[in-house]
Amino acid sequence: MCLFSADKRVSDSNNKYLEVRADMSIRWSESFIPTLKEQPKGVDNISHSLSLRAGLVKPLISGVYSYLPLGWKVLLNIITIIREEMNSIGAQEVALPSLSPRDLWERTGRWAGWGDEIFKFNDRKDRELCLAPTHEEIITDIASKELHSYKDLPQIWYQIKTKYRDEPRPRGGVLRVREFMMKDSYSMDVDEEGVKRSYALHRDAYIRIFTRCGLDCKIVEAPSGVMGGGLSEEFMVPSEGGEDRIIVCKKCGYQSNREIASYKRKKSDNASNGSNLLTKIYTPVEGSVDKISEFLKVPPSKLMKSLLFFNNSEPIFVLIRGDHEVSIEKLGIKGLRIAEPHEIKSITGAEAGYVSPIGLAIRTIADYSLQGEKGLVTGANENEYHFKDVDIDRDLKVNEWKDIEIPNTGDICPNCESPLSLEQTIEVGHIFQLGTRYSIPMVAFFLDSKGDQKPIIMGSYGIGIERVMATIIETHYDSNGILWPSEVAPYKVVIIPLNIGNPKIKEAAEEIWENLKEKTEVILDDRDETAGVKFKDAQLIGIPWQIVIGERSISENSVEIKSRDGKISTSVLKANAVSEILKELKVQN
RNA sequence: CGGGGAGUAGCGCAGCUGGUAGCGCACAUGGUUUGGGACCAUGGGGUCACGGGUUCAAAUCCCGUCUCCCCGACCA
Repeated sequence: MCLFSADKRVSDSNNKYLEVRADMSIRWSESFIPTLKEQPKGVDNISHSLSLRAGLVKPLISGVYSYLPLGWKVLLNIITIIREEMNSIGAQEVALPSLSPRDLWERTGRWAGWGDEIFKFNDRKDRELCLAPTHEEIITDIASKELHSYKDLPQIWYQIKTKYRDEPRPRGGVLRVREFMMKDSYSMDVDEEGVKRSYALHRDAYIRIFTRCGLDCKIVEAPSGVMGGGLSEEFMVPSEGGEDRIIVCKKCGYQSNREIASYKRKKSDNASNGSNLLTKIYTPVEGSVDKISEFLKVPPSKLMKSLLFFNNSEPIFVLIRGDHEVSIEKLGIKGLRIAEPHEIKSITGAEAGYVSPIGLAIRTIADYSLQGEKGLVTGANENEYHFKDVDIDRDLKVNEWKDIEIPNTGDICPNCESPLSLEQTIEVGHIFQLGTRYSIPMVAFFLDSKGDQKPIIMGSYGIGIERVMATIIETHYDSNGILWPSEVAPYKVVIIPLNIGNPKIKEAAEEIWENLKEKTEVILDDRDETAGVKFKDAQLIGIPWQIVIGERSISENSVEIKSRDGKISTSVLKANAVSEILKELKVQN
């Protein structure tokens, strides 16, 4: 038969396996789009629910999904956008392996740094391997072996590759998973100025990528965490399905990752705190801020939270106001860890909740919010006892004052002094200036024009592909289903003959289909289903445009053109349907 | 890792005071329908998560294990 012939197709649809398809259009009756009428159980997240109901994905195990035809088409559309924009800044696509040896990760200290989040196993020769959670080490290894001269730089390499991370808790469907695709790119420059240029190129490309995907991003300064290095920004999309929170000032536009956001401290309003002496009081309740505050009728802001940390073997007390949380990022001490319960007990004599540096000679770091405070309550280093009327200048020695608190809603903007608010967001992209974080330990050096040996200055830049898809759903849906932005939609148009049993309707649908399928991606709903089923499915899978052919309209030789968002619904002559829909598609792009 | 919930047909669920495994949707066949998840008839489909125990008898009671979902996780 013509299985390998260049003929485009055999038109008899009974021979569908013999057709050689040159376009991406399809008949619904031949497609695999397993839609779900009912809400899947145990799913409360919008994008999770809709990606299952629209037949985009299928779960295999916790945090691992198969992508079905429709979902894969969307992901490919997102990938195409990313490729175009990455190529446009001169980035070159590569494909790096997922398998990598332990020693590569040991050189940068990230074998331990990633901890249990890295999938590790041994090969048949008992060599220790892992599935790469990211690719800085592998890229830097190549750079160290191949880039020797300033003439070889700069370079930008990128790939779209599956990453493996054994997340402690996968959640939200495809929002946080253990196996996922990432567009990751890496820049290699000769100096700071170079990395800034590469970073700016990426920043602009990311703005274009997310705009084309229909996402409205906020770019916030971010902590660099396990990646290490210097300046870094996150691309955050406001959404209730998100698990990250950012601080924003609605007045002046200040915005930041919550962990490193700053805010203006104000004195606590406590007029009556005089010069009362430090007093020990009996507090027979659980030592949490809420419980102590309730028991003593003291607002949480007058409680001094004392947290014991260890920097290697040195204990450090960290003091913050009771109504705030400490930011490990802001503390900025490498290798800092919270003390174990037995360490707290042996150093202070009491359990967590009843401790403080008062009377102990331990290095103490306090947040600016506590400066000059009197009348505070804190632990007395004895179980079920607290001190009240603590005067921080009188009763203890603070070695260092620092900005170490995480702001809350209502705290004051550091720029314009308006109230700040928290916004729930999804992180879809993250860009880093890495500096020499990887090039020095991995000996990626080059010779500059004077013959001096210098480390390559690097940057790395990521986008979560599936997360972009899920975020688009989170921000583009209604009660009937998904509303895909045109460029990522799996099909641009769905043709809906309402009654396939009516020959006139069927013929009209086939005619439009034949004329349209070479020009855009279109799906013909030729199933023998009732109108309700077809409308519901078309809306659920979110195709931006519908051409509806029913008895009413066909008797007047016309068809309806409807947009998924309900904004456009017009009747056009059947003969003009193709040109009209193409006109609408062009307007939208 | 801590807390909560759940595993019975492809999906959603009932059955749980022990006594032959059920409903709706989906699926197959025939017929009637056809502008918003149709109707009638007939039919196929199960290791009741897994392992042990109690019992004449276990989806059901007891013990253990696994898996999935949700919330929380250096915040004292």
